[in-house]
Amino acid sequence: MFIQIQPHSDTPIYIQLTQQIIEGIVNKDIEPGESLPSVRTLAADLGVNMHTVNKSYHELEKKGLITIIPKSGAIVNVPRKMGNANAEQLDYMEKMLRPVVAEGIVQGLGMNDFEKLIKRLMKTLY
Amino acid sequence: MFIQIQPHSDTPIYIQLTQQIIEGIVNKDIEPGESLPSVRTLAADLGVNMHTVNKSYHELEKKGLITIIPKSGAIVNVPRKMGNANAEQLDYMEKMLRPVVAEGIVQGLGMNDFEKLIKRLMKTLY
DNA sequence: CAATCTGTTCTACTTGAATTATAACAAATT
DNA sequence: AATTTGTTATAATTCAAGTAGAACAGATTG
Repeated sequence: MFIQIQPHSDTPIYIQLTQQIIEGIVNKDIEPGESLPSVRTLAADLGVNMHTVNKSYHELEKKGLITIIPKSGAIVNVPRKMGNANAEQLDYMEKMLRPVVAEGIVQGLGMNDFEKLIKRLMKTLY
Repeated sequence: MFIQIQPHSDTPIYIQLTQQIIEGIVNKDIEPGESLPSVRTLAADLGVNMHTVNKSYHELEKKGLITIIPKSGAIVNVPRKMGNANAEQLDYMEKMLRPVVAEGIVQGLGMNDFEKLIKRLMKTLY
């Protein structure tokens, strides 16, 4: 797989995993309808515990990105079309962005800088 | 002061503090040259430990936002002019933004959505 | 100058999250 | 029938976060 874990990072392993799987979905390394590896398999591949992977999968399910079928496996959901996020999702993203934007401003970034960064990231990720 | 701590949040107290002080600086509740309250005073006000506030202040110093004068106090630095962030700062912000943007994309946000959110946040914060 | 306030440093303790480690179970798959 | 699946439960370890108290030395203040 495309995932690399830094065991001694200050961001928890299950969050690193969640973020990288999200990038994998965005980047279409994993296509909608595909199954994720079983928690045991992925755990063995990454050298981490089964429960850590399980926790990550449930995070992804909370975010609506995968569906966990009990006793069977985890399947990547069909992604939303671009630009049709609902109000709830926009609120959620605003809360995520707020401290990042505040820090950006205080670091001297202007609207242009934010636009460039996001455009670049969208190209890189998408 | 303008700070409100949620003791049982999943984001650590010292990070809540750091973020809110950053917003205070951006929002000019605290002007450049002003002193922050002493670690003991602020800790007493917020009902948290001295060392927690101290940790937050040192985070702010790492970010270049305040200057801690040993045995004296902490002073808010003159902020950078808008739109003249250097390459290092842009790299740093790109790393901060990356997981947020990835999650935004997967939640259905398009470039327009990001622009609107950031414009709104900049108005709110600045 | 004396008293107070400052950040600093140190030790110690508690709490809880994160992670690992097994084990067992029942449903699904092969 | 055997294996694989996610689920659940228990237990242990590790470490960050937070609290607590004390002592120190420089800075500030009256």
